[in-house]
Amino acid sequence: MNYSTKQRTVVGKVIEDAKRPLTPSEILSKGRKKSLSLGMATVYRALRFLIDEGRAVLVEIPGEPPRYESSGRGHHHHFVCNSCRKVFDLEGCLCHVDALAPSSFRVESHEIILYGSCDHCSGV
Amino acid sequence: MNYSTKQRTVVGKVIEDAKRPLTPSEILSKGRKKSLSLGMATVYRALRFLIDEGRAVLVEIPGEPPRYESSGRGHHHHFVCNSCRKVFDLEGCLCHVDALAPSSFRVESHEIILYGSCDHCSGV
DNA sequence: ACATAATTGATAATGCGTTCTCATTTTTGA
DNA sequence: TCAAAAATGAGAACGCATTATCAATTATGT
Repeated sequence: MNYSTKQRTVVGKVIEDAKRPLTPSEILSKGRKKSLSLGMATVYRALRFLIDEGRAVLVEIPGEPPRYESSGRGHHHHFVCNSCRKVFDLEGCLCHVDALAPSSFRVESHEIILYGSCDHCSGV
Repeated sequence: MNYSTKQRTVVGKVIEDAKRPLTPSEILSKGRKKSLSLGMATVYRALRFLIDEGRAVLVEIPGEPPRYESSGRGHHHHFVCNSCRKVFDLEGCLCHVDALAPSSFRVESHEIILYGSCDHCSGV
C-alpha cells in the first residue's frame, strides 16, 4: 500500500520548488515539463497523499480556485496580484488581529490577504 | 427599463435587515418567508441589480459559497464560525496590515478573516 | 523473475452553483 | 384602460472543478 511512483515524486517536487501556491492545473503543466504524460486525476490523487502526509497544505483565496503549497513554511499570509492573478507568500504576521473579534467569540485562527499589483505587474 | 417589483424589494429588505452576509439560498428562504413564491433565478437577478446600484456587496470567504450583504457598513472584516458556518461582521480594522507586503508590491486592499466559534456555539 | 496489489491516465460521470429559456404575469407610461 | 416592455419562476441547460471507472502499467516483497 502506498507505492512510491515517479508521478507522485514529480508532484511533490513541483510543490516544494514553487515559491508560491499553485493551482492543480498549474501543477499539472509544471509536472508535465519535469517529465512524462502526467494526468489530472493523478495530480489530484498525489495532492491528497501529500496533504495526508502533511507535506502540502491547501491555500484558499476568495473567488480563486484552490491552490496548494509546501507545508513547513511556517505561519504566513498571502498577496493576490489583481493583474496577473498570481498568489505570493508574505513574510511575517500581525497576529494581534485576533483582537478584532468580540470577547464572546473564540478565535482559533486567522487569514490575512492583501490585494494589489505584484512587483512585476506594478513595475511596468 | 428597471421596473420596481415586489420581489426585488423583498430581496433588498432581506439583505438590509440581515446582520451578517447571506448566501443566495439563505436569501431565497428568507425571502419566501417574507412572502410569495420567490424563485432562485429572481434572487440572482435581484442581486445583480442591487450590486450594480451599489446597494449590496459580494463577500467571499475561502471555501465558502459567495455571500451578499448590505453596502454602507463601512470598512470591516469577517468572522467565520467553524461550528455553524455562519459569517459575522467585525467592527474596526487594523489597516497597517498593508505593511506586510514588500515595498515593490503595490497594495490596493486587504481582507482579514477570523475563524473560530461564535458566541452561540462557544457558549455551549 | 513472479505474483500480487497499487497506480496511472484517458475519459466518462458527478455535483453544484449559476445562467438561460420561454410562456405567463406585472409594471409602466400614455 | 391599453399596449409595450420588463420581470417572474419553473425547469432545463451550462460551466467547471473534482471524482469515479477500468484496462493497462508499474512497484513491491519474496
